Amino acid sequence: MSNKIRVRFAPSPTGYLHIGGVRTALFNYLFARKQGGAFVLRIEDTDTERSTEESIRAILDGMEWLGLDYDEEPVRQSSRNELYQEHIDRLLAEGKAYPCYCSKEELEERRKEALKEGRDPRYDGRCRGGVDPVPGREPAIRFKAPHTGTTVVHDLIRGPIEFDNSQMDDLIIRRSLGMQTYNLCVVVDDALMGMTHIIRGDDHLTNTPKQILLYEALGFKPPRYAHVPMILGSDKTRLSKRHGATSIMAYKEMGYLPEAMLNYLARLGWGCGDEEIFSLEELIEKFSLEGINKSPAVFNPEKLLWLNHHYIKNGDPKRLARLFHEMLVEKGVLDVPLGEDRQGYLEEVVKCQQEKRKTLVEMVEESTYFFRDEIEIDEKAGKKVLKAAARPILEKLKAKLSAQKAFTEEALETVFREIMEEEELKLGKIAQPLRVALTGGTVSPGIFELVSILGKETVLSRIDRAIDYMESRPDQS
RNA sequence: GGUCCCAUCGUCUAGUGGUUAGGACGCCGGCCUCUCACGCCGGUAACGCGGGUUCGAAUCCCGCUGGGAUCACCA
Repeated sequence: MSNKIRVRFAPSPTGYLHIGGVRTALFNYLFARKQGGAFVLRIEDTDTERSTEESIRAILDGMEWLGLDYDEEPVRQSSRNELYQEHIDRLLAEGKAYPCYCSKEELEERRKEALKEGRDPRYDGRCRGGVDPVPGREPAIRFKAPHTGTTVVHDLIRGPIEFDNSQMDDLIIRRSLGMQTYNLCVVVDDALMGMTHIIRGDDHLTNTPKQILLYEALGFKPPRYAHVPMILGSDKTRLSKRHGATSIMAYKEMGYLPEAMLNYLARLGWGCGDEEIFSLEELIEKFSLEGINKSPAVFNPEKLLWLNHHYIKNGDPKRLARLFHEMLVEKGVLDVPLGEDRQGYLEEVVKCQQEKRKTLVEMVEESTYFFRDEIEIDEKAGKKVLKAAARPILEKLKAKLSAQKAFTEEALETVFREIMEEEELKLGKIAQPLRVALTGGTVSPGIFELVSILGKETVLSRIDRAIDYMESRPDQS
């Protein structure tokens, strides 16, 4: 086998793809790409009760959305039964594993009792020395773990960590129902798939010595380990739904860009001097396991939002227009997708919004007036801005703009300057009423951009409607 | 409870014996301005505690405290 680096991301398909999982996937990916090694995906679905096809789909979708491409076909543990069994048979034959006839219920009972009496809730080893088969009962298979000596995990992030083997439990490697368990499968797979480095969450740290022991019993050389610290919520407990969205796809739905997600997650627990902004390419170039921090990191939605804004602000309008379009349909602002001929329009809207909107969803919500025939004038905005004094301004605007052929920003600016001079008004006095007439609210892109993008026909008809609105609703002041 | 891990601004971090402890997010002020933003300028704020080691500790050692993880026929 070659000595090339090989790493894997090994999620269990028992729910959506969690952002913590995404970060460990990212670290594995970056490490592999940086080292010119392979990054593979392995679905750990040995728990048939909890694994679902839907969850597998979610994992694949998430990886695709983020652009974390893996090498080779994903491996599914559920299809590698015989392989695991062979190794269990070998352990059995060599006396390194043994059948255990204790039932699940009995074990549970003993655990509770031990806990109650303040003893360690570990397996008492009653079948370890060999027992007669219990008729009508399928045994589970346990690993006969050594109980003396120590096992050292040489962690690439934390250094050597020593575990006393007397703490080691005889873990079950095959269920009585037949399916093998996690610790056995991970070891067999990682060994046979030639994994050189295991980069995973530090919630796995304490079962690493068990796995090393299993490697040794099986005659395999253990890989190198790097346990990355967990992501915590604002209250410093493990990040969960209580802290807000934790599904990666929920962020897609909220209008986040994959590059913002990747950048944020990479910086969470990893740093490179004073830099904050990293493209995927830069991350690959600069990533190192040594740069990963030892302490857990609190997930900070504000900073993620800032990064997302950064990427929207600086993103390619063409690409953004495509994502924006999808979101417009998603959010029901558009009943049917716009045709090819409207791509330019979409892009114009994106260009005038990208600097001020932090998510695609926000961009959609603040751009509805670009896509509706009828706009509704906001109560407060109308009352505040469309007062009697605004009437002549709108009339004047209507007259001037009707006569105006070119609706370029430059030409419009000239028209507005003229009005300003003739009426002796500051731009704000003209722009605000028009803004409300055109958008229904007091907030929008710059007035010249807005008028230019909306176009003559729409602008004139909205001015008319605003005038009607003022007539039907004479103000008191 | 046993075992293991961790500890710099509110948060993410830089810092590896000698720094006015740096940057970023957030927050607060100002400037810019047709609204909202962007941008720019400035400000706020940290080495958990106690012992050592050393001429000198955020940095090294020990203890404490605090937080986290894990102890399944889950992964």
